[in-house]
Amino acid sequence: MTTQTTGSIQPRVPLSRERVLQTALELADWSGLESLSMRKLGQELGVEAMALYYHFANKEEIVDGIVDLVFSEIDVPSGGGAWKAEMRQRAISLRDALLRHRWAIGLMESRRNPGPAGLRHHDAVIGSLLAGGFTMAMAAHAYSVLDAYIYGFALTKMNLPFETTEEVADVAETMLAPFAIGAYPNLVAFLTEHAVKPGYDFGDEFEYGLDLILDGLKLAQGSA
Amino acid sequence: MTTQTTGSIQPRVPLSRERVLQTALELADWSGLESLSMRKLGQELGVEAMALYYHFANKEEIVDGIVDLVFSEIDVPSGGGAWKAEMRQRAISLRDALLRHRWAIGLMESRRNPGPAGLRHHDAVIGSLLAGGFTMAMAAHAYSVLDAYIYGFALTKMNLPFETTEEVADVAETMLAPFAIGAYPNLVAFLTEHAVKPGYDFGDEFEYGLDLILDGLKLAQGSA
DNA sequence: CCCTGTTGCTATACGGTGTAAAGTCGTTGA
DNA sequence: TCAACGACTTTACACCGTATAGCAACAGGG
Repeated sequence: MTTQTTGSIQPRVPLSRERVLQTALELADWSGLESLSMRKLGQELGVEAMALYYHFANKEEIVDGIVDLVFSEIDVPSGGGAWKAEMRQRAISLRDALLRHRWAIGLMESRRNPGPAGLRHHDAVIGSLLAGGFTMAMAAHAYSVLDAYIYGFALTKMNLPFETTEEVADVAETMLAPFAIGAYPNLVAFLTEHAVKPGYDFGDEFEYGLDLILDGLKLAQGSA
Repeated sequence: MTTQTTGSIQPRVPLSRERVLQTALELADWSGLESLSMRKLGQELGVEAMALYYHFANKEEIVDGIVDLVFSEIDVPSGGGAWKAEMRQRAISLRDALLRHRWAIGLMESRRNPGPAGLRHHDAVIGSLLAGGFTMAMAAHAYSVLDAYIYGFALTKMNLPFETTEEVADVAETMLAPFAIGAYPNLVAFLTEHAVKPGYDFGDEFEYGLDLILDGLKLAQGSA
């Protein structure tokens, strides 16, 4: 039990936004966003749920806070002019952050109340592209396609219900079991001839698509 | 009130999976996924919530059902060999379906129990790429990057809290208001010099990135 | 015709959620 | 010493998904 008895020796340090957010982040990492409830979070802090409302207006504000904590973990480009390398590093750093905090996928992109780390991130990305010689219009294109790809990859690949190739085979079988044999020949061929082969890793797809997009952007920039 | 009195003239037609799913889809379209509750859905059908459990094991099964309804609205490639045009049309059709059913973003990609329409969709996409001359490995790359981009675009752009350029200006101002002037110069420049200009439409970004990716895939296929 | 299942739905209940409103301490300043 | 304030607790409400049990209508067979 994390709850402390009343007669504890500890002089009972009061809550703070930082301590609440840190604990909320750990709770979400550990057991998912759906079990980040005000009551559980309070319990983890040795406090009743309603105590949190003294420090935060509502749960949304807590979620805003931990999303900004995730943003603060992402490498921010320096704006030195080497836009392609900087964008590549940012993409991988963002992907890794989303891997560490899977609950954040779907929460980071379109928040109404971005925190300082999120704003700094956006600012640095635009700065890197402009320093790399992009026009404002091209920078908008580039940022749009890159973010769509990175978050989309996280959305479509990192939540898949399997990690190993054996699990792929398992899931594929139970998914297709209710249907007639031969109903989906291409899908079956893809799964049996490719996805279940040892050495195949969905994660590897990320850098392929990333480089395809970065090369395309370089081409477009040169011809502008 | 949608509830009908006991003495109604109607002979009271029993529920069916189809009728429930159709109503659930309309309810989600109309007022969002968060207000698609068993009780509200039952009320809409003139029935108590628990009646739904006679036809569906749980809510998850209903969500699976309406997701497959959305898949059934998407144009499926014919596999005639013109992969680039077919992939372009599918992408736009998928984007449009996600626009009609915004609640579906985040639900369609990694479901454990895909329905027949979803499976048929995946099958046809792989078939189109193979018919277009892609190797299985290249088809996997292509499908991965395309889906990541399409769903990611939907995720990052279609949930933004504004539609018109005036709303952009409004939201940008309230977002940046709590912070020091000059803290985010590039972001401010982007917003004031580009995003709020009349004629700028986030929606237009979609086809730019889509064609960039399709061109990149064509290049990669040729050199394979 | 009655009786017996079965089908389709209702009633009630339980444990969970976010949060509004009011109450209760301990510390602090005058 | 007393009042005020800060930090937290208590209680309550409306909502959620769903387990369990009961009830009404209809079906088929004797």
